[in-house]
Amino acid sequence: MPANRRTTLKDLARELGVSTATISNAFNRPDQLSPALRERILGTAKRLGYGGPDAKARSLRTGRSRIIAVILAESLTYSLNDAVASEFLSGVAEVLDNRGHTLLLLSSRQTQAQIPGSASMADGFIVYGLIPSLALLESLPSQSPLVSVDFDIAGRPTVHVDNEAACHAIAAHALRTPAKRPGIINLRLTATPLNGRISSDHRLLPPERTITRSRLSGFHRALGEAGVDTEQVPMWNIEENTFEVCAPVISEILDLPASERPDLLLCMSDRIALTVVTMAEQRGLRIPEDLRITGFDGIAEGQYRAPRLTTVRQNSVEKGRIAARIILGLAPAEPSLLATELLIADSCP
Amino acid sequence: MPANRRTTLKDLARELGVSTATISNAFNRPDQLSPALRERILGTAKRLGYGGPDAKARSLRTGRSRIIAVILAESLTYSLNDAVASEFLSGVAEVLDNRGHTLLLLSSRQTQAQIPGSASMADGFIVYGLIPSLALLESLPSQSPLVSVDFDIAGRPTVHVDNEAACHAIAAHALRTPAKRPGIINLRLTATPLNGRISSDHRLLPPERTITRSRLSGFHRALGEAGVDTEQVPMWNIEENTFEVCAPVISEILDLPASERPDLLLCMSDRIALTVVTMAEQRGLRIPEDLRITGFDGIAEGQYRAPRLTTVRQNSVEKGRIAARIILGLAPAEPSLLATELLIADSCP
DNA sequence: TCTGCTAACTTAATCGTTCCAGACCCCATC
DNA sequence: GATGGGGTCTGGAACGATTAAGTTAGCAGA
Repeated sequence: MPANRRTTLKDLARELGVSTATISNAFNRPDQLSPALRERILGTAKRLGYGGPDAKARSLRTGRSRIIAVILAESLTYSLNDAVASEFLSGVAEVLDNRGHTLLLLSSRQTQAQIPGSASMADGFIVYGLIPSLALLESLPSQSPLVSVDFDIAGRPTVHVDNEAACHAIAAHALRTPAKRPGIINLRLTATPLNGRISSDHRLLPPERTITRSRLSGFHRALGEAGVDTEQVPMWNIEENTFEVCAPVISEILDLPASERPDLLLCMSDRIALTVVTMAEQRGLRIPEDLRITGFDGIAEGQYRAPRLTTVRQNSVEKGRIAARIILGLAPAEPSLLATELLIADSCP
Repeated sequence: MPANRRTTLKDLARELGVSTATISNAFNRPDQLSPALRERILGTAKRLGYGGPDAKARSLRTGRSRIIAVILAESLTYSLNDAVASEFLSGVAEVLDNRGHTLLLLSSRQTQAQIPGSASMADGFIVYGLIPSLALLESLPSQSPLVSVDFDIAGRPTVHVDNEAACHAIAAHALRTPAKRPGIINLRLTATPLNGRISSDHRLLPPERTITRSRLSGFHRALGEAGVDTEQVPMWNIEENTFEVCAPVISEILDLPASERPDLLLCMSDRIALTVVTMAEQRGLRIPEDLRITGFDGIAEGQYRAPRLTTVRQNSVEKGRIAARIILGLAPAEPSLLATELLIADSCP
């Protein structure tokens, strides 16, 4: 026996003169053996440097790995820096942690149509956000539990919020004070990537390909009800919810001649809205007098400093918790619709 | 054979009348069999819904799981929302991704002295930040590769920056303009948790228990060189690098009578420094005229809006990349010291 | 004394691969 | 025609556990 081989359950059994089954029971089912023997086993285990049953072997034998994979639509770099995704993940992690499971993080990179082999040992998959490639979904073990978040996969449970209703609500609130020139800043709405003004030439992604399409519907419905011709409402598109990508588009908007510059901007994320706030202040615009701004998500950062953001709060942490509970079988595997909350603050009172 | 059992390599072999070894080779070593047979195997595999060798079985047989675990000192909730930790993770993820490995996320919860069993199947461990419990480190498989980040574990490779030198540099820069009342806002420096002013009664954590101790040394050395009596420099402590925890302490500082209020604040993180900026502005203080502020980390958010932060930039993404490379054996398992860069901007020109 | 039951262990099959050590065949070379 | 060497493919022993089913001993109850 090679000296550097790690100690196994079998070594322990030989050393103690008991069967491997008993050792296994000592670690997994204390009621199956006498306390005295169990003590002896645990003691010898420590002495021999045996750290408990090998996780790889156990997972093969039992068929379960106690690992749950979260597949993020965006790159890890982006997702980890996005407040909403981070909150979601921490909700997932909280539940998993409490049940002795661990979190495997994957991002769906456009370039690859398969998850890495190692990920397929996960006991379940949480797919967060719309995955670029359907092939990737098909590469997942077909009988593993799977829950989608913020989009639908036929026949699978999903966790989401009513984006249309929430956006209708916030826009309706905003429009109680009439706006001369309302505008909308969208997130990933056009069929081809675009950062800037959306003209009538641009095709939009179909509703099943982007969550923001239903946000737009909500905005439009409220605008229509307020007697605004939605065709006349200017729209801009932003591809990635980061400061760097938002900033140039927002410059373009705020640097319009005053007669064309919107006095109300409905934004599809708090990140966008906050960037608008910052850049508007730099230009000496008064909020909300010169420009009213609404966001979406309800991230903490939006409430730190004045003007606090008027926005729709969605509970991303809870979303994560629910997704995790469904995957672990602690909650029924059925669609779950979370409530949203209108948060009315300084940026659009 | 039960109908719902998942297809295995053996089933495929039987179906095709070849040995399991050949099937295995078809998936793992294409050069070991004729292209024609390989095609036939892959075709039948698809037809039978066989998605390739089972990851659990493979990991048992080969002894490697292609999973790397990252153990975070703080809770996942905190870490995922902290820009520095997020950047670090994205660096790790980038390298792992490219080499077909996946990322298992763990946080060292104070309450538990063991990692969850499932995590022990990881091929290597990256320990980020000072772990509260040593027992946890001991529970890791002793022969697995391990690299520590931002702190030392005897006999293990580590990735870090020279905190003392970096803090000396930024403080020395700041003090080229004399400060009447310099102050220091520390991060997790006291032996017992404290949010507020540090008095001479408080014991500090020993240097081996906190990275910020060496940051403080750097500050003190520069202050000494500038002829300041470091004993007289007021210090505050903050336990967690979040807005919520920082804010009350910073209020306390900024609301001091003008004659006692610092005119230079050396902060141990950008998060702290940015909160100071925000709260100082709210109080009508001019930056840098009334108050100069330095940070540490160089997070992107610090450069978004005026006044941009004077800080030490450390490349957290690169830290992650290097840690990952060491763990994967792509870089030698030796301590790695990353350079930092002084970023001089508006908050302390 | 016999029966039956329980507590405490053991036996041995099994999980799905990987990979070493051959075996076989075909073809080129001497 | 014998020899040797690739190129292909096979057999079967691990890998390190879990667990259903079986064994034994001890003891209570009739």
